[in-house]
Amino acid sequence: MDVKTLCLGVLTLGDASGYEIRKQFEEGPFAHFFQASYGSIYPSLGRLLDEGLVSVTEHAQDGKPDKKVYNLTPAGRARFTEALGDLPAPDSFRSEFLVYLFFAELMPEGQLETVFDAYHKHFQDMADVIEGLSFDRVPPGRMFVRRMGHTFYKTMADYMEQHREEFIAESEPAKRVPKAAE
Amino acid sequence: MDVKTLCLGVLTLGDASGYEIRKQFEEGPFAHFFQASYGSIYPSLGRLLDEGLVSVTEHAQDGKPDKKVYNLTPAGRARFTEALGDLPAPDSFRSEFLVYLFFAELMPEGQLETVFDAYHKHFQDMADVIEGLSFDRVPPGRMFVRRMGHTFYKTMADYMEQHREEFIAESEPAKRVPKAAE
DNA sequence: GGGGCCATGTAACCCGTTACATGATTGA
DNA sequence: TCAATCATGTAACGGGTTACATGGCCCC
Repeated sequence: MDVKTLCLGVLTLGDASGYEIRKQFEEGPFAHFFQASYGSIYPSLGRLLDEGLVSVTEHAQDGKPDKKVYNLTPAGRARFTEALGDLPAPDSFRSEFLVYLFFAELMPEGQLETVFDAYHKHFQDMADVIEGLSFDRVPPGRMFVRRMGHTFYKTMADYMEQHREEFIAESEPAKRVPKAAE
Repeated sequence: MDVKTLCLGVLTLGDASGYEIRKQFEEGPFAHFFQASYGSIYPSLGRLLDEGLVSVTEHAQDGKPDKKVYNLTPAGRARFTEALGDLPAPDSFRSEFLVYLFFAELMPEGQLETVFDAYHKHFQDMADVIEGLSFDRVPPGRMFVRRMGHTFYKTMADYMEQHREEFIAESEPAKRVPKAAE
């Protein structure tokens, strides 16, 4: 599933401009599990228009460029549900934070605490963001994913909190297994 | 942190060939939070060699190409610990599975169950894999990350199990909010 | 006989990000 | 006055994956 197809999905939630779609990927629900920037969204919308999967209405504005609001055509909606018939690709996850924590014993003085606390704060912040969302008329799919996300963030934050002191104590350079003949 | 730097990290765990490093990324502990394939590992090792950050010993083998075992030089080790002094980049996570579940109500008949169960199985399998690992002489960093990973997989699997029936029932096409004038 | 593992390496490709280009409005 | 927000779009770049190239051994 590429950005082009996902744009169709975002448009099933309502008409939107390229700018607004990007916001969905940056601040909206998708931000947590899919990212896309201008450089991929605008060209995608152009191609979707060529293929007749979306239509566009230009709203003149003063000062700003015309706002181009995209709307899903029936063909576009069909294309998206078709895409949902394929099997999803495996998740991809890359975490430099976990790489750092993995190598805790090799980190310079004080860096473990810094990295650890930043990572913990990230999870806690994300959990808080989700707790602040409204429960108003949220369809089941969105709700399920939201709750699952909240469970994830909260569990990770709690896990880190519970193991912080022990982990940091164990990782002290002084406790490292000395090299042979040293 | 690019693949080149990570290769240095892998080599802090012991000498290895390009082939063996790739296995670390595919089956070893890194598989869960960092991926790299031949096309990035071999060129990385070449450049590390040019920069004097690793040395290499060729072991002749019959039938197979010579096995080139790479070894971290003191400069290489220093470079890696230096790299750990920078701040890690934010995690990147992309999940088509969550996109699909988000749009549960739009999925074709039966697809929700298929996708849901595949995702659940993935989490359960990963949790089982980690449970099967040995506890023998695992340094604190590795252990912390491993336990955190297990907590993650197990929590996600449990969450999905507990909400499966309710979620699938709610997402039935029959329960969708009808469009205006239908 | 065939598939999978060992083992190295290259080249083409792809998808996406980053930075650039442009510029008015609004609020601190 | 400076930063942020609105708003669209392009071009260069980049880091990685995929597929290709090569080939013997071992087990079923």
